[in-house]
Amino acid sequence: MSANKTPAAMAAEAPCKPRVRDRIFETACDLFYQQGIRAVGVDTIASEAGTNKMSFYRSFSSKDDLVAEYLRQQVRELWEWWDEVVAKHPDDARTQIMDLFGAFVTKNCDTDVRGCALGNAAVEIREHDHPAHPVILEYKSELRKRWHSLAKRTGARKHEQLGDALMLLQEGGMQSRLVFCGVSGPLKNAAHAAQSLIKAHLDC
Amino acid sequence: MSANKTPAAMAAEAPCKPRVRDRIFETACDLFYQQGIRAVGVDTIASEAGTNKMSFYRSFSSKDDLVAEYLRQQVRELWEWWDEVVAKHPDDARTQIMDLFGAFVTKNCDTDVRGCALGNAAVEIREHDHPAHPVILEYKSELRKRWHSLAKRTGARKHEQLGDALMLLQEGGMQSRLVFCGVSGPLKNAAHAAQSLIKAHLDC
DNA sequence: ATAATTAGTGACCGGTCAGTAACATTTGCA
DNA sequence: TGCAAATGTTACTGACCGGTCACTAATTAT
Repeated sequence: MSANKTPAAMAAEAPCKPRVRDRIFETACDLFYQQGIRAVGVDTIASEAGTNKMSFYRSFSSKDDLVAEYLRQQVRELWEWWDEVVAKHPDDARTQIMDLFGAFVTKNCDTDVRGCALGNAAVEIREHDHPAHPVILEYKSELRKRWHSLAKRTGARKHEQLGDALMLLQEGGMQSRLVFCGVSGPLKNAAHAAQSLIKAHLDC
Repeated sequence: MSANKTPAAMAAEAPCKPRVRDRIFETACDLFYQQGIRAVGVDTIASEAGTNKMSFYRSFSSKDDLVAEYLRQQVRELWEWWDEVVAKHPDDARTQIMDLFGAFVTKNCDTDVRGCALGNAAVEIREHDHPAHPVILEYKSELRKRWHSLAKRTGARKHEQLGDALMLLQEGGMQSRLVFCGVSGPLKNAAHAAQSLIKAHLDC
């Protein structure tokens, strides 16, 4: 291995990814989310992506690292979704919250939704030295911060209470999706609950 | 195998359990809850219980069956706890709810709490033919029924909305315990949130 | 004391896990 | 065309998985 890499080698590992890596990654994300992290082996991922284990290890240093990257991707998509919803009414925190819950319930109607990828990972991965651990922790902390900030901007006096309550509703809604199909579960009343909570914190 | 069992054989498999089985079961419950179901093998369970795999399989037909039994035990303990809390004010649904949330938050202060055993199992076990699957489903359904019933007895008009909202708070609180330590997470405001929701559904 | 039950031991089965080595093939580019 | 990088193939390691075997030692009841 020379210190100065050839142009081709640089192109290969830099932004321009081949396509095998992408296929593997996409497949892995699907399988991890649908069947769980521990339930899916690298052999399964590779063959499901139309390749083999060797190509897998040419793109990823280990399964644990892939898991961490899977979760980072989920985080990216989640914030992207959040920012999109919130951007519609930049100056109206109350509407932003209700829009979030509306979009949240809608999104979770799909039958192939299996709760929160990060929350599920927290259940499956208990080892503190796992590369995915900080990703999960950082996500949930940021999520809480956002709920707090949103609650504060509604003008609620006890905004921390309100923020936590809203977060609990969301987390509970995701969790319930693993046993109740579609919107048949308590999730369907999440928006109403959020509405009630906001009202309760703004009146009186 | 004769149809008429000897007295000793009957005593062995009937209520009077030896003690190895109990040790194994107790150990398994602890390990499953603390480290996760898929993360714990039968070898680990057996040796941690001070015995070996063969003794394990003399008491349990398979790991999956043990898992189902573990969850059934959790369900028993959970309802026992619930009934105990609720029994204090049999005719005051509103107080019952607040007592449930109070006890719920208190119980989840312990550092070794790892969320809801049933909820966690739902994340780890996605196979519909797993013996634990019906246990999880039945528990969550019964839980929702109880919240609905409790909400109805408060006199709330939209009692189904209220019941679902309370359930979401509880589920969210459990889920959050896997990433936030002690009561540092949003769980600590679960009781306040429940209070606000009840008020909102009873006033106006 | 003796016979039946219960518990412990260690080896083993087939299968799967994550991860690697060596080599063959295809592809893209100049 | 020719070279190099990207990908495919096969076989392998060592550890662990759930589960079973044959056999021995300790209990226990009669």
